Amino acid sequence: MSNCLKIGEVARMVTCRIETIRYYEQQGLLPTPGRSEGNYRLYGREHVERLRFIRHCRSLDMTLDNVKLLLKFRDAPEENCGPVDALLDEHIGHVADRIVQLKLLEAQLRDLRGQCLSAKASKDCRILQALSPGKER
Amino acid sequence: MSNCLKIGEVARMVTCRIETIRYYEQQGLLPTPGRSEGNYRLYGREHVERLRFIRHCRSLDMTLDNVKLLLKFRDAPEENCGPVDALLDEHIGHVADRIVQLKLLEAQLRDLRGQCLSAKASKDCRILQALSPGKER
DNA sequence: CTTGACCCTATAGTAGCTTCATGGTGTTGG
DNA sequence: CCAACACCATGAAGCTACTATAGGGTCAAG
Repeated sequence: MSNCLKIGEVARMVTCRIETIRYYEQQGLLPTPGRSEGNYRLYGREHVERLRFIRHCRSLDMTLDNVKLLLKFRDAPEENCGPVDALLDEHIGHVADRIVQLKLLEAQLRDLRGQCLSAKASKDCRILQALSPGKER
Repeated sequence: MSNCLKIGEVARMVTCRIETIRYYEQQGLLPTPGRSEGNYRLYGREHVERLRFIRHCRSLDMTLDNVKLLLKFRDAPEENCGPVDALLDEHIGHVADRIVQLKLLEAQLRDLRGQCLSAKASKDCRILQALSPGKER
């Protein structure tokens, strides 16, 4: 076996924090590694690959639950991958929705910002006024 | 005094949950209201206005810390409102950044999705393959 | 006098980690 | 030989902005 990597080395290889690795183990995304005499976790190549898979998914903003599901399919090569496609479609939908929302938000914020273009007394600040419904007029 | 509204009525007026109102009080965004004989919180018009202000800010995705700051300026009419403008500029920056990020993300996800257009065995799924760096080729 | 709608407090849970407190392991230098 | 230092271990708390839950009190109507 090539289970010889300490957690710090693995963390450096996949550029994530040691605590995050332990957290993934605790959450059941990473199998419990072997231990050294001194009770240090010892990882092998398959752990590193699995971690990279997880981090890649996370960099795509997937939830850990979704990553768990993807790992299940990764672990079952004969299973039909339809749900993987569906998961991705749904995730794309979420991201697209969020973009629309944020664009609307940005427009609102810029509009608000346009109301007070120079510093003045708060009582005259149009931004604060605009944020206070019922105090309009 | 017009301190006569119970928390449920206020919640209905500003369309937020009762628990949220208590939470804001606990977090120091809403002054502690008076109490009835039966120990019920009693709110007046100024509480409702403040709550609407808070909810408006939150609908613009501001953090509670930022809302706290804005409330400070709302409470100090003679203060110069420059920091308000700055806060808003920064917030707009965050939102704009996030939009850029999410657009990149969406493109990546669509690209990934394009790799597996029909359900098949997981071991042949290009999506799972693409998510597994080191297992390429 | 009981039912039901409403209110109270305190505590725990959510997501995905990060930080902290406290202590063991292992290697190197004086 | 031992101290210093880097590294590792565990368990618990902290972060945001709430939401939910447990276990109880208040109040008006029937």
